[in-house]
Amino acid sequence: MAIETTNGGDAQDLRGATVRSVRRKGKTLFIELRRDRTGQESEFLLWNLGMTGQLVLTASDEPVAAHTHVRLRLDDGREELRYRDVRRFGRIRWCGSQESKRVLSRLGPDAARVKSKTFVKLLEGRRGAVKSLLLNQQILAGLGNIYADESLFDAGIHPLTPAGRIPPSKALALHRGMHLVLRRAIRSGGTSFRDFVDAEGNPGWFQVRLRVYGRAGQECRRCGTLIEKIIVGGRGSHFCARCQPSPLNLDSRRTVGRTHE
DNA sequence: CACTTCCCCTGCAAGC
DNA sequence: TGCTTGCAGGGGAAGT
Repeated sequence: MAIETTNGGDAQDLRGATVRSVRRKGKTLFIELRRDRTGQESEFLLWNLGMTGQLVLTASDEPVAAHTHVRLRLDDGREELRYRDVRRFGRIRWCGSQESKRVLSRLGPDAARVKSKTFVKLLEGRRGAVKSLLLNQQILAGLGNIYADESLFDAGIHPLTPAGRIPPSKALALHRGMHLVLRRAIRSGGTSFRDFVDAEGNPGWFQVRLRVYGRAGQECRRCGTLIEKIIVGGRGSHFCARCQPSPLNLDSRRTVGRTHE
């Protein structure tokens, strides 16, 4: 995997750099590096793991697993940080603080930290499907497809609902559901994905009990209705038509009601 | 500007 | 059994 650079350097230039901080916003990892030389500005590694990316701290004499694209030797060389990414959707950008700030500023508020008031405002005036909005990292950073579906189920919102049409009470429920889903996932080991491992190489629990994601054709755990799957914004979207009534159904129900009068 | 669609890549599962 | 085909997802570019 090539490291994208905006400072004209090559990988050798990382030698001797010190890691000053490691931060995260949404799905982007910001690793701040500083040279020994005084007066030098910080450089950054902006790291996106994509779907299958794994950053694992490993003893240097461990055999290198297939699909390992980057190895960063640390300190005395007995350990290294290895980046493995089977599907190669991950991206590393090596840049200066200016560029780092630009990338940071283009991300929406972090899904796990955003306050309810801010979140409700994000939805206002948006005409697109709420599912697409939840996945748009420039609006809200950190949610992927699985947790977007799970959050919408928790709040009882259909994925195609225009975001701006969601009443504040429902928006608050979505905010609550999103935090619940994220907390639950993190607590149970990070993910529901099959080959996930954390930085120490421990496998993810895979025990997150998904309510709708990947359960098309199976019974809703809440009401027994069969879970449906549609495509929204190019992403598979799973929902329970009864627990998450479609805005279109609401309209037709109203029409039916009128017809009956 | 807001929003959607396409594409990258590989492993897995379903279908013939 | 073995091959082919389709699908999945994050995010950036390109399109509407």
